[in-house]
Amino acid sequence: MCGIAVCIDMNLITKRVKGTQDVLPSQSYKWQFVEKLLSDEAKLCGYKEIRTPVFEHTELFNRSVGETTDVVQKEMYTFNTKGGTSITLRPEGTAGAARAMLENAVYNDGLPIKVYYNTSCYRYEKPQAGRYREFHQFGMELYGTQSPSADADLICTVDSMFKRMRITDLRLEINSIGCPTCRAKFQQALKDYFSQYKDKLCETCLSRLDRNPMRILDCKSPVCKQIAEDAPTVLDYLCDECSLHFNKVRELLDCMGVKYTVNPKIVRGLDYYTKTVFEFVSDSIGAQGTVCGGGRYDGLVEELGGQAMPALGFALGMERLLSLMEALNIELPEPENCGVYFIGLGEPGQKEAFRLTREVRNSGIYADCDICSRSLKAQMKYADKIGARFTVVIGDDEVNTKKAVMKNMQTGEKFDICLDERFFETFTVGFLK
RNA sequence: GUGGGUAUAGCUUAGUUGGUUAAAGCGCUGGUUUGUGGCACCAGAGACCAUCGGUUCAAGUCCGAUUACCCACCCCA
Repeated sequence: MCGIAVCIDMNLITKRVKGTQDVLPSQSYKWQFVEKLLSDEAKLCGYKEIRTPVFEHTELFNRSVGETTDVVQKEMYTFNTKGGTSITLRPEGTAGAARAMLENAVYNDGLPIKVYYNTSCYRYEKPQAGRYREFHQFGMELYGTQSPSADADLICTVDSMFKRMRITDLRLEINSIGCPTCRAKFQQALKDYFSQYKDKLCETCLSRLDRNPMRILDCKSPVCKQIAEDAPTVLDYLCDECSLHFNKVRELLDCMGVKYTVNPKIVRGLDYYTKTVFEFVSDSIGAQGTVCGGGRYDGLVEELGGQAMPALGFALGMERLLSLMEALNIELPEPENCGVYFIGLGEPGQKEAFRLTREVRNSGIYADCDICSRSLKAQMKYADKIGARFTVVIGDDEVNTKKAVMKNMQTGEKFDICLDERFFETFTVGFLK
């Protein structure tokens, strides 16, 4: 032990940071399966992957997510570089994608722009079920179309992703929060309404009254809930254009057979949302039940300094999705087991097992051999444990005669194989049987 | 930031009204006559009982604090 180690709290070395998770070897296949399913579906819809840095200039998030939001005010991992610039680990995926699109003038490739991403995000929150400080979002972004068919198409895409995963437990809730013009009117109406009950509202709602009155609609306190019953509804304040847009979205969803409920209480916590907003919500994974959330953000690109460009998108919480699949007992295809395990005995046998393993691997089959110098018995045991379909024992005899026996581990059947140039021929006969 | 719950081996847990050397299952490693796995049997490794302090002749057990984890509020995916 070196002297320094004594002074260090070993928990700092052997414990993961609060709010982070390890995806262990026995679990990673689930992530891979879901990631592939999502990106495959995105590709089918014409989306291409975009990868942006984990960190960005802090100003980007301040501007896009919104200075007054909780995310910006208290949840960002912000720090100064040695050069003195303020950097922030991305708290969500939309801002980075929008920035990259603008910076690289991707719109010159033609509109609409369709991108998807699958990235880690960081928020300094108190962890609980479905909420981590490092979490993963799969998201899709669509730029350059104001048509309601884009909204419907996007929602429909998410819907079909969940259907592909055989998830039935989610309900789709949609709403429109209008454009800045009609939303301002609505917010004023809310303020006027709730101001009458200033003495009854809970403390948090009182603070929300100025900051974000729409949040009061969502409060769980019974008193606030009661008051909110008769509060003005967004949908009554939508301007003609927003109203028409929302109706068209609904019409298209109906037409596609996508089931949803209109929930006028859905509010997004990020400033950039306009018009259509939606959530896919579950009751099976605890209090943080929103597995996927998204909507339209027509003002975002302009807000970031680009030419006005309508946009929309969604983000899907990977941890929540996986935990939902777990809760619903949805079985995912497990990784392929070892095809053949070569048991090497003695120096020449080990060498030959080593060579054959490589050869089989080169042909695209999962093969393995001993790298621990274990006994025959231990190697057999190990082969069984990793679910090897076949084993081949290779010792001095096999090396000398260039012949070996391949055993089917399930049936116990045995086949003769040659280790010379006829290896593949003889190996394949048994292997495919 | 505010609450509630939990803390014994890698995992799941037992541990009596405080009383010898803290127990089991699973898992892990090895063995059961020389070159064929699973099953069974045997053996081994593995726990400063989260940490610090207090009460007591005596604390895994009672009390307090701290820390970590889990859950909820808040907020969001």
